[in-house]
Amino acid sequence: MARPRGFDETAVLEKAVQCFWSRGYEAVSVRDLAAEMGIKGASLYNTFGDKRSLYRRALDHYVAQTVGDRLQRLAGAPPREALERFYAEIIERSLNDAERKGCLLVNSALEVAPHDDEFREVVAGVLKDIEAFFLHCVTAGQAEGSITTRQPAADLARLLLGALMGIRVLARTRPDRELLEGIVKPVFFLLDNL
Amino acid sequence: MARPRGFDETAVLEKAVQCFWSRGYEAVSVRDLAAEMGIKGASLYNTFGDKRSLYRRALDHYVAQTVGDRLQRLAGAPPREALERFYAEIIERSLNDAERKGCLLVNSALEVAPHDDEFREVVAGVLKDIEAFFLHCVTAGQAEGSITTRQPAADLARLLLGALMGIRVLARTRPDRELLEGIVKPVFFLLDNL
DNA sequence: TGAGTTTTTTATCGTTTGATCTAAAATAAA
DNA sequence: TTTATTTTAGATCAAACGATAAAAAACTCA
Repeated sequence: MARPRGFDETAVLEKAVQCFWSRGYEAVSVRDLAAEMGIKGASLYNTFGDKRSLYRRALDHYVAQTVGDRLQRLAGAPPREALERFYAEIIERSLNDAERKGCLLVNSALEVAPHDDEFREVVAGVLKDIEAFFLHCVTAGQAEGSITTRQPAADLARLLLGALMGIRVLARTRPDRELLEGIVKPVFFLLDNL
Repeated sequence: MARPRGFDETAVLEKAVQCFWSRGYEAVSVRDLAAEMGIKGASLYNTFGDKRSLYRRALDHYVAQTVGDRLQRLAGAPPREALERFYAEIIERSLNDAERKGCLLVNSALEVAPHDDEFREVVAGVLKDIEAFFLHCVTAGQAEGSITTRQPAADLARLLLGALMGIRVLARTRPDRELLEGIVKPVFFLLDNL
């Protein structure tokens, strides 16, 4: 009935993710985005709306692909092992991040969320999902005896979330294995010593 | 010999700090800065150079006033108490931060440092100063028996730095006392249980 | 093939950006 | 007062910004 799209919406959205991820929201122009996505500005606006809407789409896509996927993959593993693999993945990702892009979710939490209620809710929701995953792991680990019960599960989950954010921040300025693993080691020492 | 300044350089620099702190580097224009600082654009360029140089001055000023001051104040206190007061201050600051500005150093670590070698070195240096402060506290605490020796002092210092970054990030999206104190509680539980 | 619909292309809109220039204003030393 | 020097104020620069308008192109269905 009409002319079809000349591009794959998901494919160009993933290019937009790369742009926002490596350079932030404000520092990237719509022209940069269109060029990197391989489409014209009008197609961008026609397909994704304005810059902010595109950023929202990019963040949602990133979260689903990166965060959501990780939580799903590790949800089935034994709780103590799931936590260890989670952090191992994050550290390898951070150390292999030559562009120092960090995590788009964390970047949004600092650049966009504080000034934009909609994004604040989105980011806060994802952070709560991660915290809930940690809480599930800790609770299950405590039940099976693989994680200490000397601290409340809720607080251990909060610690795990805080340490995760800390690693993500520090890695962008000091991508050093000793530093990142040095954060994780005492955390697991605490989890292990009932 | 010549016309004197019509403004106090430090006073207007502090206005610039507020601008960059609350809105970031990219989102603030030179016109915004000049208006908020109460000077004209030409005076801004004449006194501080370009936007990036002004940001550097603002960051240095913030670090000296905020981070440097805190480290100096707490350097004399008993080590275990110094750590407790450090975190108590950070949490109160984060919870009273109605604008959700967070910490300018952390903001720089994510927005500017990853793309700018000079700023990366500056930020990394300050982070290392904070880590050194933590290391000093932990080492002294271990020596006097107030902090556990079951983990290396260097790793405990890294954990303290990571948790600090985590609190600073999370507070900007979820400024919730339970969350922030929930991160700190297990950390001090670990420090206390030799 | 032709009618109808959507996408693409191209050009452009008015604003804002970082930064500079000129000239007026203000001071201290001569 | 004059002279030398600096800071102001205001205008302005080219470039880049986010976003749109109009028309050409490409497709599906009748």
